[in-house]
Amino acid sequence: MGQQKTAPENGTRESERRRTILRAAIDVFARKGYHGCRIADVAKEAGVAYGLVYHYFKNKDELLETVFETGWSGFIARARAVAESEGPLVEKVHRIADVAFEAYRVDPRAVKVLILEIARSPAGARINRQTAFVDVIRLSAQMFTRAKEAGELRPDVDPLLASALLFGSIEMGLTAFVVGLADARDTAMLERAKAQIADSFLHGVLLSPAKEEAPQLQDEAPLKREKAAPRARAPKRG
Amino acid sequence: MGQQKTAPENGTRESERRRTILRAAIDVFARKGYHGCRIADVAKEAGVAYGLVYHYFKNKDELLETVFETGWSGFIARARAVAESEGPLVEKVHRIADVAFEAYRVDPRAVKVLILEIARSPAGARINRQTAFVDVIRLSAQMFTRAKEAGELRPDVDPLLASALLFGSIEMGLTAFVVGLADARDTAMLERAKAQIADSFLHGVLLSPAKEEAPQLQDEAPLKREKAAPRARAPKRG
DNA sequence: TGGCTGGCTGATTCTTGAATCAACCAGCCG
DNA sequence: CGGCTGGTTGATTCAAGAATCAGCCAGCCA
Repeated sequence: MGQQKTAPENGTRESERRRTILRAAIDVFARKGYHGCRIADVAKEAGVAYGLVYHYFKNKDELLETVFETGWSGFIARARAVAESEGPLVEKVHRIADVAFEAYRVDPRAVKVLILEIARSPAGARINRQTAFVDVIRLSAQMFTRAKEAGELRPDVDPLLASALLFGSIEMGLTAFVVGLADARDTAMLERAKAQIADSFLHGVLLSPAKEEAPQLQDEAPLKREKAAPRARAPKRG
Repeated sequence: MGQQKTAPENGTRESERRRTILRAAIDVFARKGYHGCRIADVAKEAGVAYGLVYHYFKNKDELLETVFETGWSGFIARARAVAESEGPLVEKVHRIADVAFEAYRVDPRAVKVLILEIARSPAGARINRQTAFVDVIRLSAQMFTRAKEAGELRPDVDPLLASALLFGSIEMGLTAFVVGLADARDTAMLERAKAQIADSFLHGVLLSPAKEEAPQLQDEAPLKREKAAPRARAPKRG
């Protein structure tokens, strides 16, 4: 975007302050929502003077926009890498789910903001939001198109829609955690959810008669359990 | 004065004004978003004086809340009816998709507001939003639990998550239209999308070797076509 | 030491838009 | 007819909070 702007990110010291503020913004946005918070809140959270926020960011919008770009660009880059890589579709789908859930594991707040404040919302800002959003869908739609040509997909499946469904599943799966429907504490659960999303998407949820190829069919352990006996440690994606 | 209520909906004449305003609110919200519009916009859209909005609604929040309740209660009632009915899971899933897409067909704007402004957004109001949202998930989770007991579900599928995925798919499918990724004009497309969502959810997207039971496997016609040569009229699922 | 620079401060100003309210205008009843 | 009622009007009031700006202070160079 336009340089000559607000943020001199050349050095490293200055950036530190800037990052502090950005971090605070993410946390506050996650807690109270973009519209529900004041710049003052962000400043306070960052332990910084009100005015300084405006020293580093042109305005409130730019703040959100930056949060968006920071978080989203990382995600989309990884997603693109997967989508454009070689290999069987099954694997790619799993890896995309990996990317999303890993992002959540690393920084749930940021993901929350991305999901709750940015992904939707027709509103205001010039932000690409929708554009960006649409981009991923298109991106993975291409992946599905190629997979279809390779005969990996059922012939009656539309790539674009399949793409929407995959991300819809992932997003809603994450939302379940974000919203507290499922307990986000337990890493094992996240791991299970991730696997299940990919599997369900690929194989469906039905108990179909023939299922020789379905991968991990360990019997279910409930998604939301009491206090989680200290058992399964997540495989840590290795 | 002091009729401690805002809306006297006993008669029918008064209600008409009220409904005009509500309608306008939906349209404006859909166009500019809740936060992006002023009460003045709603009033203008309704062709009504600014103050009148406050005669029928306590405040802006109540306006949104009403939009929400109006739209959502209808949807959830139908969804519940389906979820609690008797019959095979396959059919129920299809019918739930029906309900959602029918709602969209009847009033896309309202659905847009529901999806974009209400389902997410931690924001302000006391509205149940999340609660309500969570309710549907729980509701259908029960449906899946029962289906699982009846042996209709793969044993490794978590009902709660399955529920989230179903609605995630539906929502994202609709979002594709809302956002303009897919062309919402063509009824046939909506019909196809609807069927595909349910099918993908149930059977997965993979071209699995054994597929004797998969229902409608007509080969795909693209979701987004040019001007739609006047050919395939949707089978209307009968 | 003294003056200069630039990150930093936070009270002050300015804007926006929600909410109020006094007056208006039918129709209606006595 | 004249006064009452209740829907309707829109200018006015008011609060919230975004954005500004006049300076402060720490470090640095002369």
